[in-house]
Amino acid sequence: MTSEPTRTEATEAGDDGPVSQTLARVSRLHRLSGGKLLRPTGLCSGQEFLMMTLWREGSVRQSELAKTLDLDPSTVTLMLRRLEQGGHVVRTRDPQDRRVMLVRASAESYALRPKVAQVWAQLEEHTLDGLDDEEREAFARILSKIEKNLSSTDDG
Amino acid sequence: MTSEPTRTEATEAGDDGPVSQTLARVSRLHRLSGGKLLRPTGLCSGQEFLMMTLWREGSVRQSELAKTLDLDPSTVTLMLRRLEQGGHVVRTRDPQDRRVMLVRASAESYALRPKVAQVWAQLEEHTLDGLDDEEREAFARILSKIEKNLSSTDDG
DNA sequence: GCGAGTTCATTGGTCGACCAACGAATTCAC
DNA sequence: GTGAATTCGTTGGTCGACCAATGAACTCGC
Repeated sequence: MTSEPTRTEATEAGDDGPVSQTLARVSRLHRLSGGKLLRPTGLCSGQEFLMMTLWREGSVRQSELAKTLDLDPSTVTLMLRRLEQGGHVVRTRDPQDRRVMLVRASAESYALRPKVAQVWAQLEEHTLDGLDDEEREAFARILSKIEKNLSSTDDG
Repeated sequence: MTSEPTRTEATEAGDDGPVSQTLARVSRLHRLSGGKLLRPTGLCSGQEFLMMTLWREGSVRQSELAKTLDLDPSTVTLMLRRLEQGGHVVRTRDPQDRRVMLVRASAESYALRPKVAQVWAQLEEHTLDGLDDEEREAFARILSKIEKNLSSTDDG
């Protein structure tokens, strides 16, 4: 009665259980780790993504931001509200199209940019510590494939 | 030792940017995908982890559950409240130690077990679709290493 | 036996993230 | 130009997840 849950029949490799499970654990740890490193900057986990986009892109529409980050519009709304209150971003209405909110990083926020970059480098190093070049390359490649797989879920 | 954060130039393979970033995206997609598959069962993303633990372990202390799932106690409290309201789990006070809450899967919940298992298999397949055995093995192995890396963050 | 510390769970607060529903602005059709 | 779709952002509701602090129960020391 012990069932046999994942039986893809080819599960011989180090069985930490299904990869999905490990992936979930790893991503949580990764996020947590990133959050801790990020805290000194005053940003929360996830916000750095948004800020990096703004730093790179300049002034962008909110809808564009949501698309770029692949986030729900409502998520972006809320994140931006916090970030605006924190003085990290500036939101203005597009005079051309009054529906649109144009978002850009505040001048002060640019002081965070190198810190965030450093945190990311640190996280990257911590994540990939002990992996040789070959493994890193393989991991990046496979992860990329998986991303494509999951992107094409498109619920329909 | 500063500077030159990610581009160690040895990162020639498909540069989707730092792996951390891809990992974050993938994990989000993965979670989303799992959530969608899970919805018909009435469970939310993350809850299936907990249920599977209960199904496997039987009756466990809440603290034990938190440790097993590597979650914050408060997170578990809230999850269990929802799950209890949904009739998926039963919580009882340990008469031996009245601090302790003993948690077990409800009888009805066992009907979900095979469905959840199926969802997991489905997710697994969708995630790893198009990867050959070697890649799957490599991915599992590397992921495992990364998990160890991130686990040892132990902030102090 | 009584107080100090520890363990356990809960509460309150914050944030990310989703979906569904809505109102406001714009575009498209006629 | 008026009305119907569409786009854009917001709001409300729900859930996962964290931290910090609190209260309840137990354990240990004396």
